[in-house]
Amino acid sequence: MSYGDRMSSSTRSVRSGERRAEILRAALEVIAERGYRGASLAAVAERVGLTQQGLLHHFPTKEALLVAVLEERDQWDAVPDSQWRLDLLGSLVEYNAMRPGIVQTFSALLGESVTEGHPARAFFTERYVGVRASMAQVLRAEFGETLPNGLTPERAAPLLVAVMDGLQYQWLLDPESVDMPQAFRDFLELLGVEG
Amino acid sequence: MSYGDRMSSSTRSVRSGERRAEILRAALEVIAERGYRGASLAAVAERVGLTQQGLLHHFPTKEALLVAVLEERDQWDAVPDSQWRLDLLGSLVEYNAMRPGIVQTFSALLGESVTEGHPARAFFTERYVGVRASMAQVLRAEFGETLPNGLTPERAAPLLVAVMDGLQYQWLLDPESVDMPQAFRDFLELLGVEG
DNA sequence: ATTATCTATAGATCTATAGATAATGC
DNA sequence: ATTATCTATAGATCTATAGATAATGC
Repeated sequence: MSYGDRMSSSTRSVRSGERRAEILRAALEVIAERGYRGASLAAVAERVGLTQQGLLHHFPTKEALLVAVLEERDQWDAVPDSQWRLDLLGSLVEYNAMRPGIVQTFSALLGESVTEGHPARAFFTERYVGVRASMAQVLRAEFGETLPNGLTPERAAPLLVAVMDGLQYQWLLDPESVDMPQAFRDFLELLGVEG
Repeated sequence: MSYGDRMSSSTRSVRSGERRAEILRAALEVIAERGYRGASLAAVAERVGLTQQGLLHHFPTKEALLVAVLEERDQWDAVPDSQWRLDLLGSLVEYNAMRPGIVQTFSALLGESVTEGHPARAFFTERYVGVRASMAQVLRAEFGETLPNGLTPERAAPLLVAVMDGLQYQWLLDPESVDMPQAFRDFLELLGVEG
């Protein structure tokens, strides 16, 4: 096996797979608490009862660990592109309101990712290109070429995504004051979706 | 002068005020590039031709420097609460599209601020309480108790703020693909504002 | 043999304090 | 006298590499 190859999950032992999963869960938590730059490998390692050097056996660098977290927990990957529907989006927001940890991890990473040379920058840039395209497709399936208010699907898509992200920050900072699922449903009504 | 007092700007010399302003500008830049946690005092100091220790003469801790940046550059402070109007918001977004540096600083800080114990967390939490209230007031002045689409000002306000923030992330990551001012005008039309 | 983990450690940082020196303003 | 700045340095970190040791699986 040449340097740089990834072991396929079929050749990696079950034990090792469990360890990897434990580490990813711990990394998710630590990133939620401190961001990527603030998350130390030692803090992640400690949570799974390893030394920092022991952790580096499973993920060769800190950046490799981040990439693995991003790929495993991307909510947009969970639903095939062609199967998104507007009412599913409402459910996703409701579901997110029940898992502040993951929302916080991704919100912290999104914020950091706009800084120069951040290892998650390419991931988010590409993801948003894809998510806007998916959302445009969803809107087109629901409304055709023109939404009730006159917007094209392509112009409404970035707004839909912006509302989801923006509400998450307000909600994370002050969950008592912001009813995220309600606010998102309000936005869907603005778009002309029947409640 | 007891420990912890701030020197008023009238007792601080002009020279010193200039130095402070230089440092704040440099800090704004470095935070935009690396976030708060990633910004070192040495990097800020170098930009103004000081040593890191020299910088600490002007701001006693890294956190004090952050607080000064936040207070000086808060765009919402620039317009008195009672003077906001919907069309001013559109102009603000257009203006922001011409100053990616400041937008990037605040977007990076907002992202970091959701992590635990972040020194900007209280600032953003309180700011959003205030900004939502201002926006509700603006909407009420424009539309009264019910917007054209049936929402109350209080329920539309968090959406307005969310769209502004969310669009900024998409735009910072991929300015070619996202026409931020256009998208925001689209949203204002959704709300029922006459273009 | 391969995999998992550890100890030791290099080499960079980082923030903040202590105390000296130079410049400025009454 | 006060203000601005510097050198020296303490005391914590942090990531990553090297190499030893133990455990696992053919």
